Amino acid sequence: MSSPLSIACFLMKTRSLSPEVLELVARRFAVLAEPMRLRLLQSLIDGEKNVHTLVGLTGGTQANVSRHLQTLTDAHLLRRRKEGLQVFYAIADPSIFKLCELVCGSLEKEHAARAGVFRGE
Amino acid sequence: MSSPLSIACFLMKTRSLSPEVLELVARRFAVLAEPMRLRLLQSLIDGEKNVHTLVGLTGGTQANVSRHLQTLTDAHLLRRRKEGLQVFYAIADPSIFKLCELVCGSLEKEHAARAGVFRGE
DNA sequence: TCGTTATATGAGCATATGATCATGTAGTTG
DNA sequence: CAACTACATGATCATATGCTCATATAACGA
Repeated sequence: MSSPLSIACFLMKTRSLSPEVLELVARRFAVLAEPMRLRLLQSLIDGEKNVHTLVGLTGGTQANVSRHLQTLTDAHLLRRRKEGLQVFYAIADPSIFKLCELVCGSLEKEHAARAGVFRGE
Repeated sequence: MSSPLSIACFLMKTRSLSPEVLELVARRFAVLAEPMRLRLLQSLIDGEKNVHTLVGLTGGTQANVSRHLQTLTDAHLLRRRKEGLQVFYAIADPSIFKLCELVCGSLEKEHAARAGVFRGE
């Protein structure tokens, strides 16, 4: 309750966050609220990749993948590196994986009594 | 890397999550991607409240607040308790605050060099 | 039963966002 | 310069979602 998170968290837990901050937080969640973008983030876990590779890994069209990469980059979740003809994208904010872990854990608990969708059953 | 989170996280970090799970995760993020819903969650940090109170705290209309409460309840983030004429809502999944903290921390870092929006400056 | 209060919901409108197609742009090679 | 490759983007359509108004439902009291 002291380091980088402190101030915003303190506000979150005690007084009201300003509408502006709520907008920012909501926007961050919205960026993560698309399966294709999650898939792209997941594809980048083991290092930067160019667009062509990501198109192959995700099975999306080039245009669509490119748009989602832009959305993620605009949100500062990815960084872009141009090298000749190719553009390489990489995770810029690893904290997103903690987010996904939390969500997965929560969902897992939630669905624990039901079908084992998380185990591919 | 062993407890409730383990399986989904392992999948998240190593092999591909199934499209179904990606949908679920995306949906969870989508639920959190609305300022009004964040505001409602924030209003419920200090305990359950009825709809009327939440309408007052958030400044929304009764119809709109009711709809968002339903969305949050459907997502299992809130629980509903009816008592006479009133309905009380409460946080059902405290992990959402960890999510918000992570996002706030990330945004704070991101905006550190810019205006101090997090400090209300 | 009738009226009142608290909450939920159907219908409609406005806007936002994702997917696709076609084309544009930048860099490379001949 | 021309052709090619890798990526980005304008235009369009379809869908999803939020907001509002009006009304429905449910529980309570007179």
